[in-house]
Amino acid sequence: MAVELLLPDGARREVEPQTTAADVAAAIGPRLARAAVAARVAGRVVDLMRPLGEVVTGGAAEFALLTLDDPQGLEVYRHTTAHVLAQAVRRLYPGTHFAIGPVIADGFYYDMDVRAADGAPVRLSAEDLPRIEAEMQRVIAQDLPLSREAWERDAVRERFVQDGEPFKVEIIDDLPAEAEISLYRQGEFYDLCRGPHLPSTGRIKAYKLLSVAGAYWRGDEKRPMLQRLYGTAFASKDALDRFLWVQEEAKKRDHRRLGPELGLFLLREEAPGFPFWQPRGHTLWRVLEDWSRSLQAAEGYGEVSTPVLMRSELWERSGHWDLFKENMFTLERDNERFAIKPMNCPAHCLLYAAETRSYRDLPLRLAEYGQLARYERSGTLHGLLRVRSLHQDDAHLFVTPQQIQSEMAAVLRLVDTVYGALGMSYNVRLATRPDEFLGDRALWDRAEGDLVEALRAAGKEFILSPKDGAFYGPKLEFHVTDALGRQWQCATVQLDFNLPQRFDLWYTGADGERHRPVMIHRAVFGTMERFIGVLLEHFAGAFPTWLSPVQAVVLPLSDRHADYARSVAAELCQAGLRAEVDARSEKIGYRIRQAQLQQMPYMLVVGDREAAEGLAAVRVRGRGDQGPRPVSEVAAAMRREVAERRAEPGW
RNA sequence: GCUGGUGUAGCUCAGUCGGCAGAGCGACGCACUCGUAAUGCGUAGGUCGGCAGUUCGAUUCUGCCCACCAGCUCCA
Repeated sequence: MAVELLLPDGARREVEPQTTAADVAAAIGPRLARAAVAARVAGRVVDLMRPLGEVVTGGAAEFALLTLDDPQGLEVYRHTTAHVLAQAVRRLYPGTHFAIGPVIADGFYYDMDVRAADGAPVRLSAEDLPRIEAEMQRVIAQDLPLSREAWERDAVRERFVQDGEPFKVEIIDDLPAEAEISLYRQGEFYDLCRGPHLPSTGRIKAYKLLSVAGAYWRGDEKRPMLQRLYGTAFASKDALDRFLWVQEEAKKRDHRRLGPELGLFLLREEAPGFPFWQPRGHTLWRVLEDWSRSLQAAEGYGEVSTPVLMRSELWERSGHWDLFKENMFTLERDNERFAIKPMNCPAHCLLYAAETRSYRDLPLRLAEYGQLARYERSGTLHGLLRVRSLHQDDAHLFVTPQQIQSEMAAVLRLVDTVYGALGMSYNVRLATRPDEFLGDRALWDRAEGDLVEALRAAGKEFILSPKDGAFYGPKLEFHVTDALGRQWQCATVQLDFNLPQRFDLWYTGADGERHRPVMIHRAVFGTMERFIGVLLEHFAGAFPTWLSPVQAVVLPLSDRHADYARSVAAELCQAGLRAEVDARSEKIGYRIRQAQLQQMPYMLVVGDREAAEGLAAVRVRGRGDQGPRPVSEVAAAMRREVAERRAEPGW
């Protein structure tokens, strides 16, 4: 029976069942045949070399050839590169057992128990990677064709038992009964794999092994430690070089290095996970916090402050003691147990419950910027991005069920305002009910449904992140993309029907009856710590003027200009700007260099000419000398720039 | 927390095959008083991450602990 294909241009094509996607590509044109790496048939990505009759079961199937410009095409390409890696390792270390080799965001990895021919374990290090790459190059030069083989479960299991591949056997045993099991073969090497793959190894043009690290089999620390080889592959050498450049650039931008260099914060052994903020860092912090305050005041939020230390009964009532205790710092005094707050929500529930609430009082929006402490396992701490001391730009909105949609919409607008001003895009994930959760499933289903509805209403796409919700409610996670294209989870919005129940919160409705309010937990920056860390890397330390801890540094040419320099700085400060004077007895070139390295947006050089006429010679970060200007004009221009939150300094 | 690695001045890093601890940058002082990315000279600064052990003697060898780095897991 012939197979009917629906091509992307709307054309229909009938082919024999044994026809492959490669045949179709060749029939369309030689260029497409060379560029194609796989095909998408009826929504499923399949090998070019697979007979289409095997995958099209009835009716016409949508058919598209995938090239490396298609993300799914690139995945196939990288997946085959992972097999080439495995083949190379097998040649060099014949006793190696393989686990899994999946494609990840920027490449792939392969987990393996590396052993020599005699079975002796081999520890790989970065120095071994070039040798493995060289062997990969040989595999690619051999241009080995790949072939797919369908196997019966028992037969393939027996094959891997005989090969002495314990991980593969375990994978087979865990496959669902109805799973199609396939093997891919290239030259002397074969691997259990769902595919699809490139038609031959010679198609791989640009690849690189990036690192080797330990990883537990199945992520379980009680199971064997394997070695994970990370690598990546791109369509061209240029694309690979661009990727490697981003890696290098990321190292240069590391906030753990930039922060102390720019005098923003300190990380000390004395307080792991608790950063020390220096004046400049704290200035940046305050600018962000004040911005948040003004945005939230306009939205009708009220700011509160609640205790850092509260009795364990509160945490038992909120459910934290059962489900979050591992993450709390606790202490005992006078035979009483206390915990430092890891979240503000229970305290805000107490504030809500302190007064009788009417539907007319809602929404009640309580904001708090106080310090939280969470115990994070030592190995997970990472600069400002993963800390134990955290300050959320937190708020809890107590709303009636009818207000959920409008309040969610307002929160989503607030998120857009903030990230829009910073020029950062984001994508949204809906994190659903985890295995350990509070309350009943019906409430969870409702909350998850309401979140989806809010996203739809706001016209936002989202991806599902199953079982990643907070224990009290599902959440929206906003992953913002920085200047290097990396993603960070910052903002979060959670919908909670549980805590209002646990704290027996209610309001009097228009009907005179008691009703349960709904809580919306939300943070726009996420935490100040992480947000500042992300901003540091995003801007590489060169903050826009409005965020810059020091916006202008005034540089007197010599000692006799110091007083004038101080008066210039004072004028800027009067105008509400942050200005300093660097009157050290160093040459002007030296101080300009220092100011530039400190990423000062403006440098104002003053000498005899300027002092005589109330001028300052303006130098803009990264743009050099802009010539002399009246100080009042400089101040006015800077004020405008700050008020508009412009991305770049300069006129 | 687990696996592996690292820990010497504020920072980046030399060094000691077990015998008085070094550089550059930075800081501070003095001189220079300067026109747009590094002026010169000088000074201070270290229980060689912590605690034990071995030794005549430990920064160096051994053990335990702590912190950091990479990864796993977890997460704002």
